Amino acid sequence: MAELSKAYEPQAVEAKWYDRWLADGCFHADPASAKPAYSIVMPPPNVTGVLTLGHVLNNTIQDILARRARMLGKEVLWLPGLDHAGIATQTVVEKKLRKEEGKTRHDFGREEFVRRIWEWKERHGGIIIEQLKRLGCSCDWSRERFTMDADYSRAVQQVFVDLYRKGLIYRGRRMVNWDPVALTALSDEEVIPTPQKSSLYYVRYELVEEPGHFLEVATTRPETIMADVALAVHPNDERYRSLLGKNSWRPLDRAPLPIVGDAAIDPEFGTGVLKVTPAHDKVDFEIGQRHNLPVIDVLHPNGKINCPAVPELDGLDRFAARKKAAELLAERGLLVREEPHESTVGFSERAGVPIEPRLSEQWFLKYPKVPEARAAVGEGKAIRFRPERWEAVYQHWLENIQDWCISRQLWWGHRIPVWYRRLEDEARFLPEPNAIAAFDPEHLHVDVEPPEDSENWIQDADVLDTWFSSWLWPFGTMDAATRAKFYPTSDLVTAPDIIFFWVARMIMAGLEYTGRPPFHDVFFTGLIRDGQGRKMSKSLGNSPDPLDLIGQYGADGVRFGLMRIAPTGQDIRFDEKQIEEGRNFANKLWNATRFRQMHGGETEEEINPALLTSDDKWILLRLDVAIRAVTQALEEYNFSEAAQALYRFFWSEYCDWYLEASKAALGFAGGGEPSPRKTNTLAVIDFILGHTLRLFHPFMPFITEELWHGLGFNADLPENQGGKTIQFAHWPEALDDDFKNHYALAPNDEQRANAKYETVTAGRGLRRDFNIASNKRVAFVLVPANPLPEEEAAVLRILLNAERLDLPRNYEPVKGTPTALTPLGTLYLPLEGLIDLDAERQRLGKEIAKIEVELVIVRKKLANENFVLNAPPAVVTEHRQRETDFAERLGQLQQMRASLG
RNA sequence: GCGCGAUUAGCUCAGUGGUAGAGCGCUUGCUUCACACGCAAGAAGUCGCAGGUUCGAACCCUGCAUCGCGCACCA
Repeated sequence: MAELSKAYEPQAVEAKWYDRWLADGCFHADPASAKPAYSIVMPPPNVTGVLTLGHVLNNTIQDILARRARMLGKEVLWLPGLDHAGIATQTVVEKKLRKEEGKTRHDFGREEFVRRIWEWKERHGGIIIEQLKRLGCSCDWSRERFTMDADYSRAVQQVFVDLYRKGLIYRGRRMVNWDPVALTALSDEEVIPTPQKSSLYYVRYELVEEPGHFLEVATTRPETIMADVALAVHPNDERYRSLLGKNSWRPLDRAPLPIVGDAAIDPEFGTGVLKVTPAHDKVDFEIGQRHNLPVIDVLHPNGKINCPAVPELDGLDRFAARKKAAELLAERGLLVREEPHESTVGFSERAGVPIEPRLSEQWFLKYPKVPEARAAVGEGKAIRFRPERWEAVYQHWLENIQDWCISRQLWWGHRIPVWYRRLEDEARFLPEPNAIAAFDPEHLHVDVEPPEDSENWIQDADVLDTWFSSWLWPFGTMDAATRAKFYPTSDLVTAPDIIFFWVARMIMAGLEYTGRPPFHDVFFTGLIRDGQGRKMSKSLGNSPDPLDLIGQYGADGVRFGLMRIAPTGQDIRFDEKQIEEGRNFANKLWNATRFRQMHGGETEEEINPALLTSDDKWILLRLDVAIRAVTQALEEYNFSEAAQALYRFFWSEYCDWYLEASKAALGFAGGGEPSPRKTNTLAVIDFILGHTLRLFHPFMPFITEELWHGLGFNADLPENQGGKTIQFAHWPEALDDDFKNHYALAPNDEQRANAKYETVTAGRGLRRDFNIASNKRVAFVLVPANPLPEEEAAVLRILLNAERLDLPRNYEPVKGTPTALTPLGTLYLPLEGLIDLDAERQRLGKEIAKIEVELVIVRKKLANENFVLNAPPAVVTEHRQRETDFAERLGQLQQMRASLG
């Protein structure tokens, strides 16, 4: 056994073992294995990403599941990978190139720019993979996949082609969410509604038929007035009914606008008159369709005004133009007033700017297998969500599902596998949005393979939404053999904010392309927030760098600290203190093991039932409870509960009581020669440590591996069952009846030990009340209620730090000697020459008062007839017992006080 | 507007009908031969508010308040 240092030093240990695990291929998943399969695919982090606390939480949970499955004898596949993250990556590289070379992507051209991104990816991408290794993740790295891998890309395009042929993908000119910074369309899910303070402008529109008379219109967007094509009122609005069919003059660039009636208008809002701007608002577009109105687009794709007819506004940014337009209206006396207004504006998730509703030609998907996807999730169904409440969120989204805009005007991503035939009119086939006015199948080639006479065709310029590739992840990443063994996957661990983006879509894709749901259980983690409850974010700078934390506290400390506070499905307030506690716990584990090591010699000995003390039996029974609690908690995905149960068992029960008590048997009280009892105690310690290290392994893989070997637990085990690594040691089973019978473990042993520990606590209380330092060895006297075996007395001496413990049958204490009633008898702390009558009187008084209160409560309850008649008999009996105990105790205490005079 | 979640000790949170819990922090004492990243003993809560059900409510029901998150609407 190697010497262990006084404090646990994670750095060297972690690197050493991780390299060893990799070298030994411990994480490798074998599709040919006969073992039952357990599989999990990692939600692929962005290739540009760095490790955040969210990743730490998420991947620690996955690692716990994977490691426990290995210990349960399963063949485990944890499949890792990276997401190409279209917009995010393109933006990062574009920024870098602008900064370093002063060039835009257009300066490079498409092909060269994409080559540059690949170059960047090879050099800087996937840092997060190395960071996940620091965390201890037991992924099969040989299977690491990237959503832009050649075969994965092919699968993505194949799916596009297939869905097109099934008529589920179509191209259409529709209102989409346009990101004026990234210059691309977005899906509805990528738009974040955000409350904004703005102004409501009341503008006068002169009536054509009644010069000098005006209609007032309230609008938040005066800069789009030039795109107005009508005014609309509610058809039943008495105020305006007479105006229907008439016209008004558009301010700024003057033109007549029809006044139409449409039920979409809310008469309560503003003046009840809406300016209809079909090019720049979804509702307006629909109104325009209903009334056959033209569409006038006055915005460039980048959000600048495109309206040469009003030179004051032309070329201005949309927000600058808004102010300017209001000024122009005011100058012309057309602005009645401007009032503050709050409304919700959709922001681009990526660029963080308001999106622009924009009419454009895009590819859309009608989701496949929607009813089947709804039916697959729920109680008794193929897929369960945990916590269950997310099932309702999922169902609600699917119920109201809208077609998915899947084309993106980016260069980085999966190119849409569609080609347009070149015709005489080249302009019609420029792939820019809006350019393709019409196409027919004759002139369209939709296939993964380009057309043979490719010089006569032009490929669609756009790429697919990143999520259109991620939704294939659970099976797209697997070859046929792997799929046969490991698909559908067992668990999915992810955050609830991508339930629509990813989880729901994976279920639909899985059903469509494999005929099966892609996973069984979905565990949604909480979101990690800072101490003030805010989301962790780069811009707030409130997100600690997990790598710093790992460096400071060790990966095991970070993992365990986080797991202890990660409640199921609640958001988590992060506090570094919690990580510190994790580190402290690792240190405790280390030192408790060091204690064992200092008593030398591997015990080959089996535990001898005849030599077991009540303490031994107590800790074995506590271990049994801990194994059951941890196992059950993990089966219910209750990671914090499992961590808490382990923490409590190891620290509060094993270290605080058992190890201290074992010092009696180990010879601390005197002597120290080898003895059968000492050997047997070491055997119990080994049994406990052998079990706890395994229980802790999924949470704290590094330190448990180090200690497993340090204590030589690997020595007698077959290579594939813990001989080489603790990873494959069997998950501990609860102690069964045979075991309990063989070692004669009975509840009554637990009571004996507990009585002892209560007595110790009482004795320590006496010390405290009379200001006797805990390191001062003093003499106690215990008048035992029942004969007390010497070995029990020895334990009491050690735990009380007693110089002596006398056990007379009768004892006449000096008046005022501190006395405590304990389950083992009456305990005295004789203080020669230091007796303080008042102090003892006061102490007894406090104790009496406490018991009196409890007695009153119990008696009140028992006096209630309804309680006695209706409560379960066990509860009533318990109360009766309590009453008897309290009364007896009270009598004794009162007698003691009386004897003080 | 609709829905979901939260509200328990100074802090972070457990606690699904029967004597209010943990860790941190705090107080006091301890360099007791595994650990000061530690040991021991303590103090500390009318369980958000108001009703109801029940012999009994932190827990079940109703309403309200506050905070957070979705969804819808928003000229």
